[in-house]
Amino acid sequence: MTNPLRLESLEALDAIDRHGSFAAAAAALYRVPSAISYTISQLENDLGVAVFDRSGHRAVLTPAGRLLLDEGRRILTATRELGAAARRVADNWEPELRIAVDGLIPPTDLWPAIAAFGAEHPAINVRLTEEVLGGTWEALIDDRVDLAVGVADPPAGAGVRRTAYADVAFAFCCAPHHPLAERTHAVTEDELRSHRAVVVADSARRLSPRDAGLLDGQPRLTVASMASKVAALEHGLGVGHVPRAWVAEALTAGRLVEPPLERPREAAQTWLLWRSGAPGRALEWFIRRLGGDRNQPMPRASQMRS
Amino acid sequence: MTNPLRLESLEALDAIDRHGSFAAAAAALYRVPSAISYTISQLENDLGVAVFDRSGHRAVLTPAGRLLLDEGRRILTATRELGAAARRVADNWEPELRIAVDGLIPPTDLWPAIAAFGAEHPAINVRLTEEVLGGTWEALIDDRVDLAVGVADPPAGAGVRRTAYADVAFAFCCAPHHPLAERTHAVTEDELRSHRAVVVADSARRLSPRDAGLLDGQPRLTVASMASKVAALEHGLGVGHVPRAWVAEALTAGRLVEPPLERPREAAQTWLLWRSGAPGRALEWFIRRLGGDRNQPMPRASQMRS
DNA sequence: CATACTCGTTCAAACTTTTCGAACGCCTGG
DNA sequence: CCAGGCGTTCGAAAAGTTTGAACGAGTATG
Repeated sequence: MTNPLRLESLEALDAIDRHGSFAAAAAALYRVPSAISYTISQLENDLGVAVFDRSGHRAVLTPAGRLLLDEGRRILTATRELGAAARRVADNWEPELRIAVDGLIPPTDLWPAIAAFGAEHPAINVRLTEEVLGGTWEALIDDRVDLAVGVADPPAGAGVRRTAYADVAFAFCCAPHHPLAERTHAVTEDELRSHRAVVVADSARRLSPRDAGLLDGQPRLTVASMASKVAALEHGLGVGHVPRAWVAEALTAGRLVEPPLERPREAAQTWLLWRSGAPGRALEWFIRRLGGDRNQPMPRASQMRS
Repeated sequence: MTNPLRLESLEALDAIDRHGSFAAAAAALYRVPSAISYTISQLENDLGVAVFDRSGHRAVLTPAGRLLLDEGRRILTATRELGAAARRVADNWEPELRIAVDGLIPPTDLWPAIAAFGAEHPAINVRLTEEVLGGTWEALIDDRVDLAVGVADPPAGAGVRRTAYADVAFAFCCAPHHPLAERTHAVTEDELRSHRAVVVADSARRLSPRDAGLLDGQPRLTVASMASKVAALEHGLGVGHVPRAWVAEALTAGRLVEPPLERPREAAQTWLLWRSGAPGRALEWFIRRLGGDRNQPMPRASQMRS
């Protein structure tokens, strides 16, 4: 059980290096030079190591002293940061907010909100993950994320609250050189079955995966993300429904085309989901920002202070 | 100048969590319960945050307290580790020893020494990089590494010391399906020029690169490492000289063959190199271990202690 | 080559912080 | 209901830190 290292010593070391001399450090710390001498010699005693080489006129750091200075500064900032983080937690701000974006939503949709949040709260980390279908829901109920954005058909589940998010319209796309590209009359479901469908794999780890937009018997190419699906479609590897926002640019640029469909896929209502219980303030911030005024106000958890 | 929290508070917090109660923590720290109470309430005052919820019978951590405990433990171990590291530095042990191994030497050659060192000095990091030709020398004189292993023709240079390392014998190899594979009589240099040579790129960043084992006008395939060169040879992409240790297994397994050469390449003497000046003890350890008794003993730098 | 200045150390005394021990109220389990 | 553990509070004692003055050593400056 040996902890022979005091933060005040590191603080003094830092001040000495920063201001160039024991005397200047003393002034900066509103102390008298002998107090600094005392603190440093105490550090040297605790450690059994010379921190300054006093053979010359001015004290100069030994290699061990340099290590203590450099690493000690990291410890000092970590310590200060921890104090600040504890205050934020007590104030009901999460140290980190974890958000899952469903594949239906282009992650760029969230960037403005994340940028604004970062500007307001630079110390709070945001972790953004991308999930697909059941994976988004699962990440939420497994407590791997605090907020799920853009979930289409949230299963019934206790302990989860929601508010409406965007309506996602789909485009049925293929590459310009795909056999379906030249069609002027509507494609039937039967016809569709003979063309390979590009589908996104459900990212759920635990729950039974759901498959979306898939007709029975249709050959498929399964990819890991919506971005991969768009790329696969552009390369002519198949056909499929894609949220319009993901392909708007590719459609106007002609890299993808939209064959008419007998039964076009309907737009999906998507939701913002979070676990019920006292939400942290960062979560509230995002719910308010992304969900607009549609969600009812929520009582804040009472704060503890000494 | 925010007030950093005190290590004693974190220590107390840790002891309370570890032993389950203020009283038990007090006993563990050879202190009286009221001293622990005092320390914790001081932490709460410094921070302006409740660390324990005292509404129940026994004090229980608040979320902020939990954060302080978890992150505080990291700070405590970092602090202890820093103290130990400073002692080691004062004792002339480097915190990290950086070794560059030349492409001529299979890195596995060093594993026994590194494993032995790790067993003896678990706290000292070893960083192993692989360099080629001039890159090994350059890494040493640029102070990117402390020790260079297996340099073949060290340039004249002040401030570098050396001791003999292994002699490296070369094998001239190609794949079994390569045109040269069936040769029973010696290949001349002229003949050689019509076959693509696989060469390893010099990893020097700054000094003019040297090319080794290359005949003028011979087409080449340049790869980034000796491992890539062996792989390229096995795939029949060309021919080339390889240190025998790199290909012994491939030769006996028949994945590579050795056409006879009119002028076989001579074995190269390789060296262990390090910058002169007071070497750290870890460096000395490796010089002694890898260089054997061939190097003259070296005076140790005098140590400073208070 | 003095002189004045800055540097960092030492020491006892003043001061501050931490620890102690005893007393107390609270809750739990038998 | 009682015994025993928990955590707090308080004044007193102990320990630790800061101070100011004195000192020697080195360095600029005239």
